[in-house]
Amino acid sequence: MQTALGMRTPAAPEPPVERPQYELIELFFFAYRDFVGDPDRTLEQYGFGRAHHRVLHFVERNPGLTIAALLDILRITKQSLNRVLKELLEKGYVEQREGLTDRRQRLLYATPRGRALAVDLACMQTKRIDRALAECGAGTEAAAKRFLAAMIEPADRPVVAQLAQHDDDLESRS
Amino acid sequence: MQTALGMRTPAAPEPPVERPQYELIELFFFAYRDFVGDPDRTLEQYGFGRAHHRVLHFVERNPGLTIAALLDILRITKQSLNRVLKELLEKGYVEQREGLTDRRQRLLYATPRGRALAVDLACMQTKRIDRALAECGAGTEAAAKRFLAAMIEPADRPVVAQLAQHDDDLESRS
DNA sequence: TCAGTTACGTCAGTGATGTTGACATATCCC
DNA sequence: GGGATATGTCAACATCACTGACGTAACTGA
Repeated sequence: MQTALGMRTPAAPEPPVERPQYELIELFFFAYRDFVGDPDRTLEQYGFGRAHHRVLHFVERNPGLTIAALLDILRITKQSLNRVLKELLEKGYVEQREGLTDRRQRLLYATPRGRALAVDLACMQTKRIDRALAECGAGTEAAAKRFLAAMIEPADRPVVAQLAQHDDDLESRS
Repeated sequence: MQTALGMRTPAAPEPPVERPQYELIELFFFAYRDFVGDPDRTLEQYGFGRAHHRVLHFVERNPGLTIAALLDILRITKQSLNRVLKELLEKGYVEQREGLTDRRQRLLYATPRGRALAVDLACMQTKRIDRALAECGAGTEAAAKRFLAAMIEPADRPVVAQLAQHDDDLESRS
């Protein structure tokens, strides 16, 4: 495939933004780097990478997730997913069960071991978040959630909202 | 360089987090994915990737940046940096000049073409940011900046602050 | 029931980005 | 002049993504 340099729409008007938000751009970069850096060090000890973390996280958060739904969340190809998922299965962090109504589906569940690791990783990230929120004034948490949610592509928000919905389910059960 | 994990005040008994901040963790993931996704599509047309974007961004923002300073910002090896930097040099998006006081140094500058691309990419990200901020209430911008800054590893904040300082220089000159 | 679609697995090859380790070169500083 | 510093480079490798093609089992509807 060739890069179609000459084919970019010349009529791209792109109303050129009042002033680039350099500060937020850079803060976002550094904050995210450190945010994912915490789990990275732990994952290394298990022979896992970030890809494994993402899979484990969403499976643990959404018991019974199908492969198709996971692919939709992660936005990677099934070949990419399969490699890391296979390792999580072999090492006993995730398990598959046959779909209840559709036997073609593989419903994914975190094993106790997988759940423990997922929670551990989530807690390290939570520590950084809580520390950050403690440094900031009250109301920062709500503002941060609003801002991050608004940064998400509108078309994708239903998917994200559905994951959050699932959070509510879990909470109301406890 | 090692992070002095073992040297933190032992009086911190690691209170194991009240409740995992699942919502913020997931929002952060999705928001960042879309935040970097915008430039990705443009970069592809130039045969560049995210690595090129990061280098170009910080060079454009900090004219005269040295290789060592850039390595410190990006936290990658010089071999990794060299590959992408070489491409940016060859394609004429960045240029090198001899250090003024130290002739071993290569001071990096964005060319006009490089500056144009860097600004273009920053503006696409700014559009998403501005749209998000417009959706949120007043005060969200300040809160978001506070939160993201607080998420950064304290030891790294001086570096980030120095970059922001440079922003101020540029502003006061304009 | 049979044909088409769907859900998933897998083989093979490639590319982008990161790593470690070793070594070369030019320059600075004492 | 000798050691440290700033940078460049060669080689090998790991991770995580991609495309394309093909296989299998199970659902679905005419």
